[in-house]
Amino acid sequence: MSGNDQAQRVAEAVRTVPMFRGLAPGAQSHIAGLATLRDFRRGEHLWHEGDPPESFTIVVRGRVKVVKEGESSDVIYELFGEGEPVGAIAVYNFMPYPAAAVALEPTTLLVLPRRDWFELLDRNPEFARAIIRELTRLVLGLTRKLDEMRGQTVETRIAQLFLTLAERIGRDTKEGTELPIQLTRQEVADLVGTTVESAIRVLSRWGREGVLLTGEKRFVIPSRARLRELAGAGGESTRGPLA
Amino acid sequence: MSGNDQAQRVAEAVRTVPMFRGLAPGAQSHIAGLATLRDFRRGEHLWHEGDPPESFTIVVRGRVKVVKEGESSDVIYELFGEGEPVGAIAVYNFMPYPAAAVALEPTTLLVLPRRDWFELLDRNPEFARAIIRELTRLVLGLTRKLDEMRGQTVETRIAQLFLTLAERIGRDTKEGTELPIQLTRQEVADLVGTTVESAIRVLSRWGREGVLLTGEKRFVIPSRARLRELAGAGGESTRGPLA
DNA sequence: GGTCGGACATGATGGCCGTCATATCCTCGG
DNA sequence: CCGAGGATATGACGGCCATCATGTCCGACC
Repeated sequence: MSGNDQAQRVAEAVRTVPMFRGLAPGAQSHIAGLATLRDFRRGEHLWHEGDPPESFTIVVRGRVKVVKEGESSDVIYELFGEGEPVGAIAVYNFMPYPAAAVALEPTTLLVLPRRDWFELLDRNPEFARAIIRELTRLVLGLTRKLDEMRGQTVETRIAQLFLTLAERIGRDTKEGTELPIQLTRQEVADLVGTTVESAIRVLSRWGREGVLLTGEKRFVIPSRARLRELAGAGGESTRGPLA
Repeated sequence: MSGNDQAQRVAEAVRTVPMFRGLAPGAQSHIAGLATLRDFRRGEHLWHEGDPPESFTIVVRGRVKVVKEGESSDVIYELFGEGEPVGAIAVYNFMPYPAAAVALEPTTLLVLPRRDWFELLDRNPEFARAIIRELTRLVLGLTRKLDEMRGQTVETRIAQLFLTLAERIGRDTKEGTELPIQLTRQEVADLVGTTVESAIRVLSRWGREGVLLTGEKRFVIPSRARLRELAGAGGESTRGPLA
């Protein structure tokens, strides 16, 4: 609980964040002097839609969903993992957060007050480039999500979701590809734009058929090729036998 | 046809682009010396998916759709109008264009070679800010589109599309709100993620009911309030009268 | 230990809409 | 002047999936 421990944790966090990794040690400790850490439990809100963004924030531990919470259903826009800045758009434009952020796991956030962040931005042009890179990633992720949500059947969309997750956070084990992420069926539904029941139907069938296994805080994909078939053959119009 | 005329047209274009408007006249004419103009007819491709981005481009006349062209159907990601940079992401990261761009109307493009553009970026930090602003606009537009595509009925989504268009490019006339944009039913379908037939069914019914009129290269919305009703009441569970 | 809430699961039903087929109108080119 | 192609339009049919209902399991909390 000593301030020293805290300071060391912050310094450690700053060192490991990709965005700051290339900086000189002096610059790093300067940033560490301005930043703080905040911890969240699973399910806890980092912020709500409409909140004013007081700080620039980076995920240093855990995972976060950015979610538009509707009265009857939610939409998950994007998932953020370790090392990624979250909510960058709102902070930069000083606009109310357009969506809420919720911790999917026990999560630690590196928090840099808005004012300090803008001073750093002025002094280090490469930070602007980091922001542009981050926004690029966002745009590409969203366009891919648009592709996925269109037309296709629910099964296809869920297959594509897990293939994407496999690429981003999958680890190969002897059972197959392991996804160390905790997602409820509701969250899977929100990610592909369907209802809980439909998500459940697909996932429980896949469990029986051995396509995708749900475990404690993880999923396992025995055969990615199998998933890829399901992802490809979705709503494709029964193309004539000769077409 | 004289080079002088060309040079004057370019200079004029540079002056009118929002991004360059704040610059000193000297800087503007410097840019004008590096840039060129290219004209496109309706339906012509500005580029195809996968092309390498050789230049930074801004729409100075007309309108452009950015579209993912699938074998069986297309998805329109975004529309770009006068003054807006198009394809900024691909140029900045020097990645192949992730989608094609097609002129919706006779269109003129201000073209700045990649190399020159990056030199300008290095010298003018405010250009980086302009890019960030543009990407922010993109992200917000895409998230809104995700909202719209989810769940709702086709009629609801088309209503939301035209409300959005009304905000962005609508002009009030005595007949109602006029949208000076030429869109085929196919393009409307691609914008909201449905089929031509469904789009036609909705639009022709709206024509009969006087909700939205299709004219020569334009649409007319007699009553926006009427459209707003249709946009709100889509798949929504009966929201109480007081909510 | 009992209760309450949340996550997971499964069946029945109805409607939206994607697909296919057909028809009209208009433009363009030979 | 006629045929081809494209945009618009309308009807029939069928399947996916949202909705509603019901039930089980399990951990949390008193």
